[in-house]
Amino acid sequence: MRLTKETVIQTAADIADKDGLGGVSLRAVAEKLAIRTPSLYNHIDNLDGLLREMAHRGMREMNARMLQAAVGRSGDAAIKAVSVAYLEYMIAHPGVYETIQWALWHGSAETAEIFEQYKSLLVKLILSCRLKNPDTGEILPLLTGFLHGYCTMQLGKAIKNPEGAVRGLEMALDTVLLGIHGTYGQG
Amino acid sequence: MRLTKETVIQTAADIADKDGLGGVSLRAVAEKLAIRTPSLYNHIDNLDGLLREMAHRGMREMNARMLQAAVGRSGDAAIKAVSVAYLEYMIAHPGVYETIQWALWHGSAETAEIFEQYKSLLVKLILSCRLKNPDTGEILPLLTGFLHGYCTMQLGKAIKNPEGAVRGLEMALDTVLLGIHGTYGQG
DNA sequence: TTTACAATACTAATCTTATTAGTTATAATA
DNA sequence: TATTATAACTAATAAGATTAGTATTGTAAA
Repeated sequence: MRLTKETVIQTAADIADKDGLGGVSLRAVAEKLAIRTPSLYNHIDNLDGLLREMAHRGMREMNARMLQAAVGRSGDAAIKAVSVAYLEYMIAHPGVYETIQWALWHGSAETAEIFEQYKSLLVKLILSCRLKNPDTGEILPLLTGFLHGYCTMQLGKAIKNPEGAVRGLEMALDTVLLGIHGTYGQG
Repeated sequence: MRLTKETVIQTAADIADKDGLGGVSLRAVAEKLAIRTPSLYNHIDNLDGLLREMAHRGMREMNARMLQAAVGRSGDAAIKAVSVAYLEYMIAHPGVYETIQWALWHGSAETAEIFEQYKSLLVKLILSCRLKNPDTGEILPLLTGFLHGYCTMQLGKAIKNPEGAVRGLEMALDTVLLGIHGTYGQG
């Protein structure tokens, strides 16, 4: 009688990072916790609920790390530091990240709220670039899209060579930011 | 005794586009075809195999449409036209696109091969930009990443407002291409 | 300290799917 | 027409999620 919801979520996250989102089943979680599958229902609503909570936990952790990375920085440097934190989280927790993407489609109002916090951080950093025409309605989707897509497509290589992947991300980001400064004006 | 593998795949694709990848089950496919579930095994290996074939079919279709969009164009204009074709396929077939992403992780050698064809097209278009330093090893991941990420994150809105989404993609792409020209040299 | 309650684990049972084995009907072909 | 391969079917098994109902135990009030 010691098991907590947090432990259940952590166990599911471990399985996801090891075997992918598809490897997460109540059966597998219960087995790892050495309890019977139905006992999990004392802690969670159902499988989808567990996955959602795992995603939320991961999103909050990502947001926290990105916030830390942004401290003391502004403009391009801040965006790059935050992006590196984003990629490093993905490398460390690919299964949780996969679950986060799943939750962006199968999520709740809470999912949307945490995602808003992420976008809100990026908006502040975009504004800190002091662009002539800081159209965050255009720049934000560009950045979030690039970040998700670039990191996702590079994840396989990134896990094998994290430093190289971080370098690659920073260079690609330099190019993207160069374009943003060109389009939206030097500050 | 008329059912063909092509019909099975098409049926699965229809379900995916309507209910998402998660909605595709042998049960659902069989029901739509008015046959019993085990009968599907006369046409496919198993569920994963069906999903993979659906993905391959979709990837080939995307490649074909992108190739058509590139005909008669070069440089930035070609990249933009191909990107629009990419987004338009996603809007028309979100479930198949979701399955394609699944297949990039759970795929076979054939999956990798079709994906190579896609990248090969983009490489040719990048080279057609006549950059001073056409480092496709850097530019290709930047472009594929941006394209996947931007379109994925905008898909919800894009389905509601396709024209607006296409415009948004083209503008974002202008910015990215501006950065690419800045970093890798005007031709 | 003892009792009552709430939390949590368990077993048993049901439902949905995927998958395999074995059988039967049929369309094409020799 | 007889043969054969194809593709449908039924029956059966296994994995998983979920629900219902029962038992146990830690906590906290009496």
